[in-house]
Amino acid sequence: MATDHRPTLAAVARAAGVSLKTASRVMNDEPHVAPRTRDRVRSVARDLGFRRNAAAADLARGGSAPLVGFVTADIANHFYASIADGMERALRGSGHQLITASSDEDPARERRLTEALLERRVAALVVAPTGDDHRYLAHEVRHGPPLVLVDRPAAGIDADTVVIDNDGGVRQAVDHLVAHGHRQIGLVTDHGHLWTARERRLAFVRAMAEHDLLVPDRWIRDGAHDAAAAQRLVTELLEAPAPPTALLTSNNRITAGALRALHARRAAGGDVPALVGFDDLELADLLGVTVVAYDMAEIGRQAASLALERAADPTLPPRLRTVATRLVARGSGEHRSRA
Amino acid sequence: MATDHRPTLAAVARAAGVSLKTASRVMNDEPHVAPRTRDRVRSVARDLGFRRNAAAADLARGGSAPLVGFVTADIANHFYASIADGMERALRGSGHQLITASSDEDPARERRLTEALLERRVAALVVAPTGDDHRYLAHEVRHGPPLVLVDRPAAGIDADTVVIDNDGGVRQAVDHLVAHGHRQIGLVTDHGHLWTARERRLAFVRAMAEHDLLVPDRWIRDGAHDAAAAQRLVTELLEAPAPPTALLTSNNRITAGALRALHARRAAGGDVPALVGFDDLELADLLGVTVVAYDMAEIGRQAASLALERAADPTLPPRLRTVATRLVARGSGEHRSRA
DNA sequence: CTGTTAGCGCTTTCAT
DNA sequence: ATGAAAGCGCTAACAG
Repeated sequence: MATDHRPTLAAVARAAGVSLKTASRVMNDEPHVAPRTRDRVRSVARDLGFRRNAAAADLARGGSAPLVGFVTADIANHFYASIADGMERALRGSGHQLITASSDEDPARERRLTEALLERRVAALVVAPTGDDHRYLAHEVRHGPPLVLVDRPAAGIDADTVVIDNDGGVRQAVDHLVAHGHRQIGLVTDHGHLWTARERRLAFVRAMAEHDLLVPDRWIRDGAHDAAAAQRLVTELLEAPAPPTALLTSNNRITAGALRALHARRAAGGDVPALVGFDDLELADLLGVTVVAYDMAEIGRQAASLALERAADPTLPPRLRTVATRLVARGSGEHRSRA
Repeated sequence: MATDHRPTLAAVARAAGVSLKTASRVMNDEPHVAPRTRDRVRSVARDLGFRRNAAAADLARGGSAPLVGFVTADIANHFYASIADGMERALRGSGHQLITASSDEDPARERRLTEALLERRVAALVVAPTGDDHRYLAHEVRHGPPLVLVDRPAAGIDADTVVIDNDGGVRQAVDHLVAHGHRQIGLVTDHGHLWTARERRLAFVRAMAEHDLLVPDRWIRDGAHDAAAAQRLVTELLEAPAPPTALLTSNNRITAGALRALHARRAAGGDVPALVGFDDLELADLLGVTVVAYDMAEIGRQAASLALERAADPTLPPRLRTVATRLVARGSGEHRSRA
């Protein structure tokens, strides 16, 4: 709000002694204006502190705003921040600006924010879904701006989606550990109601089965929603009888917690299992943590390209893009089994 | 764009057999509408997939959009992401949504983005300045929406600002190292044309002087703009004759590079100086890195409160808010001097 | 080269 | 309880 006395284009036109349209031409660098007129209008605009109203311009033009909305679960998480970064850069060429909102993993908030962005008439919408029911977007998928889901698909609608190759990544981790002699591998993962956690868990069991390994339930711990919980669960798991010789942690927060648990254990003279984490971590090279890594920014770039392509051709069928993972061996995953 | 056939309020009104104004009343939950009329309009709106056009509504209302713009240097950097996070949360209560754009440390881009946000009629604007001349905002400071600068002040204008207590933080680091017996302390910092780097460098020399310590130029290395450069500079510094016994690294990227350099040196059997880093790092606890920490999100919260306060009272004089630092000892800064 | 006349989609008065 | 008319700030057709 402030001292809201912004001059309008009409005021500029009046002060410059030209018509509204002429002033409009000048401000939009359109042709057919005499250089002298142009200069006069420009200088008047500057003196008055004129700034065009982009919203009004978009309205008159009848189109959407050159904005792409991004509803994330948590912008402070490196994962989402990198996606935003990749998306932002990919969007620059098309003149779109990114507008980010954080759902805080609250489905109700996610819906509110998504709808607010839609009402803002964004040119495209990217959502990292938290909720479990996105049917309220069904209409938009058919008649709205391009909608792209990242990190996991949305339930109840069939839209463009970008996911990580969870299955492949987990298999790389398991294969790696097995190749280093491990047959007793545990998994620490997030709540089972989260799609990604569920996917990785299923992939884990599947990958183990391919090696003819059966995983007892007590080696699979879920509910590790933050680093502290993960630390606790890992500690418990390792102190229980017959612990696994290796661990797979299913995301960056969990890996961080697990590292703290192992650190404490090592300091106490206990022995420590091999560890592979899903998601790369900052400074993981110094910590010697073996991880399943992938290009986070690539998720954002893919989302941007899906959105731009659909903007150009709304009739495209829904597409699924998968971002590849790769195993980065740094030490923690290469301990041989004690067995 | 897409299949852009969004129904308007007028279409809803027509379909429901009411006037535009009545439909408007319903969509805005205004009183004086018969329950049955209300239900009918609502159901028609739903069937048609109606979404109000927020931009048009703001226009008609004559106010600004409930958006707060944030121009950051790099959203993928944990520092800025945390600021954005703190700001977003602080803004929730007031119904504002954050809209972020990344300048990529390019002053021209920063200016373009800032102006685009202004044209979008944001309710407030927060900028992490990169450029060296912000006089183009002079008019806005007087007549525009609240403008807040974070991380460093802007040159040429006098506006609300949030900074870290650089001087205090550097002094804490120096005092800490001196208390642990160090008298030969080096500084690795970013380019001198960056305000923050300059501030911390000056603070460093000042703090050392207070201990009657003079720092030879060769112990102050600047130009460490990324982790790789920092690693190189630290390696050089330590390999040169008569290296310092302790190091202060002036931001998180530099600390990361320095840690890699020390890691390599230790692996090669060399001895390693004490280290204190400015800015906290993720997993720094596991790496045993002593740092000067502060609440990054607090910068965002302060920025939000400055903006909100000024929105309420534009006549406020420009204010400067300083975020406190604290030293977190974790090992790397507590090596005794070899001397 | 310049201006006039309509709107964009919505919210206001102010009537009824 | 409901509606008609005017207008937010701008652009798009058309004239001249």
